[in-house]
Amino acid sequence: MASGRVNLAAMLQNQRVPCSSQPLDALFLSASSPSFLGSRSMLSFEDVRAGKRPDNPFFCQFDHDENGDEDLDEYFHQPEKKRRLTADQVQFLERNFEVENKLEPERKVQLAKDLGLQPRQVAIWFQNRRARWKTKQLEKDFGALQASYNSLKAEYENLLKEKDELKTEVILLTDKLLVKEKERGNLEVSNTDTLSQELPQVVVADSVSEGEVSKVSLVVCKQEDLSSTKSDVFDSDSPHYADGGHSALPEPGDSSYVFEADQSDVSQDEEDNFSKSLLPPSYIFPKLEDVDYPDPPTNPCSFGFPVEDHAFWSWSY
DNA sequence: TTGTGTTTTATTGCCTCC
DNA sequence: GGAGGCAATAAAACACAA
Repeated sequence: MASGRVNLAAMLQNQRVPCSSQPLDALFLSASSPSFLGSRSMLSFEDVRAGKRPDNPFFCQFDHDENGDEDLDEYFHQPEKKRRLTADQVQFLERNFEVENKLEPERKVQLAKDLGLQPRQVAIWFQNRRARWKTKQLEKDFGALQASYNSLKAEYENLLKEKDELKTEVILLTDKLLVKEKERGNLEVSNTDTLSQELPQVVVADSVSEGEVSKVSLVVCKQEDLSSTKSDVFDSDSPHYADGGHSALPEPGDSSYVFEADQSDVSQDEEDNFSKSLLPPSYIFPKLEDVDYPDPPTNPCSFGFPVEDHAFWSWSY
């Protein structure tokens, strides 16, 4: 690129040419001055700040191994050689960078004076330093984001695991429930004759015909049996839904069908199964991923609905 | 010593702001 | 339009293993 091009201005401006208004004079004075002892004996910039600056700021251009006529001669015969800043200079610049990573013109000039560099060099140093800082910052941000991502991923996987466990538990409990219900259903079938007498008295809403009362009676619970779970809910012929099917329910069109409110998010397919099911919609298990589980019903017969919401019927003992 | 990778210094071109 | 910042890049200086 163009850096190979001879840049006369830069050469003249560059600190490798002594950094004073009179470069050559400064060089010779400094190089031959007894006070010039190389960077090892160079005044620290703390000292510089304390006012112990040498009269001529040219104290930063030669390392300890670079004084002497031979070096000077070599120096001037080199086309344009890059020279690194001394450790002290870099340290000083670093401190200033920490204070403020942008450089106002006055500050630039002052720093250049303090360091014995060209203002342009100070500006370039700050520019490069900002670039390095930005790279580091990006790496840091990347690390933080990666950590955050890993953490979220772990959390997500834990939740998935937990979900699977809950799913298994639900299936297990449902199986138990069905077995229990089946046993109970068999018992009730054998007592069919007395069943109607034992059923609680139900006041059926106007819309429910007398012939449908028996259907309703399958759905309702006896208050004293509430603690025995939802056993009264299920028909003894309810299909096992571990395979994805659902237990039977009264036909939605049937006036005894009292759970319409919860169908909003049930698909048509699910509705079809649903219509054959005795389970209320709250007990239908679509893909668990798609479900927001309602709070557990306080009353096992309410299936998530407040009992008083069902104006169709009420209990009387 | 030398080859190679990394760091540092410096340039260039483009962009934005005043 | 000039000054200054930034990204991309070159190239010297440096570090280090073989």
